[in-house]
Amino acid sequence: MQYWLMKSEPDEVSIDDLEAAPAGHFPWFGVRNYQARNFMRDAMQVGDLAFFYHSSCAEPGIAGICEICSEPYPDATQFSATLSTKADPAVNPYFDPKSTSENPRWWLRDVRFVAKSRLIPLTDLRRFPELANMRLLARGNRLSIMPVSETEWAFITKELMGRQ
DNA sequence: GCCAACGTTGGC
DNA sequence: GCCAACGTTGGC
Repeated sequence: MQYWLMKSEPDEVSIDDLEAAPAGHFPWFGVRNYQARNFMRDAMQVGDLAFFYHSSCAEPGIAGICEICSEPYPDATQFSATLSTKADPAVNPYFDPKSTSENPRWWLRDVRFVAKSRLIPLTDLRRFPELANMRLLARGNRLSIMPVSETEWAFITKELMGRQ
């Protein structure tokens, strides 16, 4: 059992979207970074828990918890140049011309809604010495999927999510 | 919109 | 395999 943090831009996919998804789960599409992909494809296990993090928005921070609920499979958005998106129905920003169905580059897993929390802002996370070594807080960190240690997970869920 | 930091690409 | 140029991320 491992813990993770997964970033999403809430304008595209928010914790509320996950909660409202049919059956409460959907594929974590759009990862186009090898390190993040490897975490998702190779290191995650069904049943692992992850913080759902809202990035590139007015108030970046942890918004809830989700659970890894599938084995890895190819991200369908890499294959079609014309797949529509919310932002621009004519262009698929996730298309990868170098990827083929025989040899897909980008893999994903399904995530299932577990809980929504109060939003725990990034600026708050930085205040706690218990979280000083969080990968999320490391200088220049840009990974969209990263591991969270068991002690960091426990601190955030018990000390920060516990009290509303 | 700015820009620091990082990842990727591609020429050599 | 090096590394400069370029593109992207993401907080502010």
